Amino acid sequence: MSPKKMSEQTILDAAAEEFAEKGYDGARVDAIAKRAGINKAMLYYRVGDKEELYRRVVLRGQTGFQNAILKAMESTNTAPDTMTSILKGITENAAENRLMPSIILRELAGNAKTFPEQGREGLKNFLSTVRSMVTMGIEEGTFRDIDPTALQFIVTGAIFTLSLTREMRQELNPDDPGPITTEQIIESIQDILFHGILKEGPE
Amino acid sequence: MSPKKMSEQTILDAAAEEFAEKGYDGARVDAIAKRAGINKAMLYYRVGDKEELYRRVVLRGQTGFQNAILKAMESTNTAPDTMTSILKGITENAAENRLMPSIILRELAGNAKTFPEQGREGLKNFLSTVRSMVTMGIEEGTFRDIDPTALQFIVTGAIFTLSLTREMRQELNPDDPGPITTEQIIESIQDILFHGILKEGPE
DNA sequence: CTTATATTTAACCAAACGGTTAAACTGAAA
DNA sequence: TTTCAGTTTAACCGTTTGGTTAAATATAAG
Repeated sequence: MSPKKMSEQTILDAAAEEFAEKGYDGARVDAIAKRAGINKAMLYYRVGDKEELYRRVVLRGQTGFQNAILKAMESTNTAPDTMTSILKGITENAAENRLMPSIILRELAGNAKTFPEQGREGLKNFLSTVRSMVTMGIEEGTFRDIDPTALQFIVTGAIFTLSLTREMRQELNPDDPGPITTEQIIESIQDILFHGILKEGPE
Repeated sequence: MSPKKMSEQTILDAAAEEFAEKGYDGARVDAIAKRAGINKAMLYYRVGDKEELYRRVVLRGQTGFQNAILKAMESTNTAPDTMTSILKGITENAAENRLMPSIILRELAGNAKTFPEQGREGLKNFLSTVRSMVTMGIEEGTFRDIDPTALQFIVTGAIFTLSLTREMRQELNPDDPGPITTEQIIESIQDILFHGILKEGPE
């Protein structure tokens, strides 16, 4: 070994920020280098070209989600419990790896044209997990006869959108009573999903 | 007047597609021109530079949403009815102007750094509308004591994410029973929001 | 036809882009 | 000290970028 040793994590962190803020096409390799405090050529020496840089960022983020979901599913609980731990899992992961929701939603906005195979696979996996949890809940009688696809989009849409507005929430919400943590909002989302918003129960 | 007359709508349509698919930074002015079937210089003659092009696209899309929401709010109904027509309104508008959700979510992903003032204002307005509908519902006793912020993100997140996956939904959902229309999914989302997902009613 | 005006384009420019290279630097082992 | 692999950089290259311009073309009026 030799000089200072520029950690690869630092590079991927910088790349993730740039990709999340600008998208794949909008991201500038020089900007990633600057964020990481190094020269552009270092990126190619350490990781590879722009495409490889992106692939690695997506891969790193995806495995985090993957693990969170697997952990949520491994305990053979009832569907509501699974639902709770899925929400908790992806929320915690989105907090640690807060840039993935931006990257994933950007991919969806562009019809996933620049999405690496790993990312596409991971997303399918996640959606499929939610779906099977729903059918399980319906079969075991703990869930009403709800549409799995609808719940897929409520869960992913709400959590992801919530995550990528973390820094803007107050500016966007002038009527907001004040600072509320992401965790509190997630809890409220879960409350709405479990009980609905109407005062009278299901007919 | 003179030659063929290239309609400005065609230009804005092309621009909207490019901005939705690549984001502001990723969008290429030449690509917009190509999509519109004209020369790049025409864009500058007709509309203006990249920034102005974007501003116009956002403005056009925003007024559509604005009108949809205003129409939903003007009838002095109960909160659940308002909620229904808000959902219907933005769904219909997202169908007509199907690229705005992509543009808006891309802006949120990039902390709205390239978002024109008009867009920022429109988004605030929409969130504020949802919020006041919730507080109204709680006051009139038709809603449970739910968190307005949570519902904001469920509604925007779910509808927008649903909209921008329109063309990928089948590919992302290999377990999916088959083609389901966006309208059907929206109906299911509304069902979940109104009644929750649990079989037993609210405790 | 001539004129005047509106529309469209080819060609161009400086700057920024992704990517590469040869050389310089670093630190530990021989 | 010499060696040598690992690390870092300045400088460069061809291409693409957003933006401009002068000229060409089309149309209607006089």
